[in-house]
Amino acid sequence: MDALTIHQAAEVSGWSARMLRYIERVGLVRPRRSESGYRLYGPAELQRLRTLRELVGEHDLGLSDVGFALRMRRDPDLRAAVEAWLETPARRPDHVPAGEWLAWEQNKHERLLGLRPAA
Amino acid sequence: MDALTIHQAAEVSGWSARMLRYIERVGLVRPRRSESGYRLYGPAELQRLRTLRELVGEHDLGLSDVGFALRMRRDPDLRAAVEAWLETPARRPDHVPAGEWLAWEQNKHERLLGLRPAA
DNA sequence: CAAACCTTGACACAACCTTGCTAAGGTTGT
DNA sequence: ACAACCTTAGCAAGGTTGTGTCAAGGTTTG
Repeated sequence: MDALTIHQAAEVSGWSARMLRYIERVGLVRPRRSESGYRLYGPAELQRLRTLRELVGEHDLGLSDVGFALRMRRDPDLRAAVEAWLETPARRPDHVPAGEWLAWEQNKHERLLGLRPAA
Repeated sequence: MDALTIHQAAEVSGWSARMLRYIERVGLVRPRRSESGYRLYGPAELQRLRTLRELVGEHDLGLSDVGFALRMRRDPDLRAAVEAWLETPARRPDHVPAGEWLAWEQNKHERLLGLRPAA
């Protein structure tokens, strides 16, 4: 039996057994299971649990933060969208002349409200 | 006055005025201020507000998720730590022989509990 | 100056996150 | 077989997020 049970892993890793189950549900550390369904924590999982503890402790993160980072890692579409938003220099649409953007905005707004015909 | 007030920006962007203040507090979109402290939303801010709306809408994100991504962007130390954790292949420390890691773990645990001398 | 804005601060509340604990039931080792 | 584990499911409770609304007070404009 080359693995620790959940309570042993808890003592060794510094998380509570409850949290180990929670961490698994969030998808951050998923131990393999025995035939009968017991969680089995190997050295790989224990290492990840310890470093996870350091990570969230030292940077004051929530598990949901790490979970979100993981989600971005798995979903490149999402990652690209977030990165795109973050590094947008945020400039006005270049087909609208500099002095007219406000009128353009308001016009668009009134169109949306149905106050002004689209043509 | 080449900018919109908060309620105008709200109507145009699709967020409520309340949320625009919240979004500012979270650090995602910070409009400049007039002499007397009024928020002034220019085209850049409006663009970011609209794309932010699309981003969270289409990918089912929370503002706190985007806030966390922003935090990672600003703090490369944090970013490196998270990335490191995410892509760790999670293997045992290589100075411990393959068959002994369990004993090594348990021994370490007992040392931590003071049940066994460090030497 | 009065109406119609804006500001910050606060109370409220639903939904979720993080944790612990308990209960009912299966597994394992002596 | 019996104690000591494990499993899932659930309640509970304090913290955070997201959102509205309302109050007290400054600003802008007809």
